[in-house]
Amino acid sequence: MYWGVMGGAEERWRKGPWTPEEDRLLVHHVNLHGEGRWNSVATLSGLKRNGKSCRLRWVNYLRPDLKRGRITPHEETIILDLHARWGNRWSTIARSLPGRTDNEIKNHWRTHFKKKSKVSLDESTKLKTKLLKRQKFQQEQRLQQQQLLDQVQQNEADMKKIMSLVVEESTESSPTMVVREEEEEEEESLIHGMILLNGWFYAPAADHQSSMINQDVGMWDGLWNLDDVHGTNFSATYHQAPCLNY
DNA sequence: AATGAAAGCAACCGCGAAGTA
DNA sequence: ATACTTCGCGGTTGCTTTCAT
Repeated sequence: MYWGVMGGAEERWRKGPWTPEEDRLLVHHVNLHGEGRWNSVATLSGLKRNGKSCRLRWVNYLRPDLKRGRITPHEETIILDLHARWGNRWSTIARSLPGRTDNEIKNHWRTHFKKKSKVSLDESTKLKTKLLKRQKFQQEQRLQQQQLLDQVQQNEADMKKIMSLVVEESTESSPTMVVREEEEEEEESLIHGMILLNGWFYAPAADHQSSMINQDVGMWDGLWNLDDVHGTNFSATYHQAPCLNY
């Protein structure tokens, strides 16, 4: 056991391993006042520990909901899976493992998987390349779709313009209301037809794109499945590549 | 049995985000 | 708007235990 000096003041804090008596004091304090306000723990409980140390001891060791014992194979699978998705975001990973702390998971990862991950570095590099490729492709897709949309809107506007001219001319030659109504209906359907025609016109290209997209999605299927193994809603960030941090 | 290396784990440190006066 | 405090996170350290020779 040793003593630390905090903030240059005369106030001294105990450091190093916690004694059973300190644990008892801390548990008693939390039972009485609840979690939080860790910096006031020292004054209120008589512990000679700083707030940070108290919080850490409580969160990582004394909390009653902590699960003791070794990490199970099932938990390992989850850790591996979530680490592939979020990288070293231990607290995020820990939220998916009730009773396990970020520190515990971090330690477990470092001792059990760090070496293994080095071995599979090539695999992760390949994955990264794939992700970049896909991001680029999706960006191009969005750009093309926007251009297409602009073109359709432009065509629609042009057609309306043309049709209004046609209608004006025909009105001058045969100005009966019945005929005009029929013509208006025709005009509408013609415009829609043209739009549909327009749609059909570029449909093969769009089809080609969608088939490419499908192909692409298929290509990434494994990855998305991996991302969604535990039902976490990841679809909202569909266009984002999962965080990789190797 | 002795000893050095590796693994496991608790705890500390620095930093940034969030909250508060 | 700003300065200060508190909290939480990730990285790192160092002590203890286990394993191999």
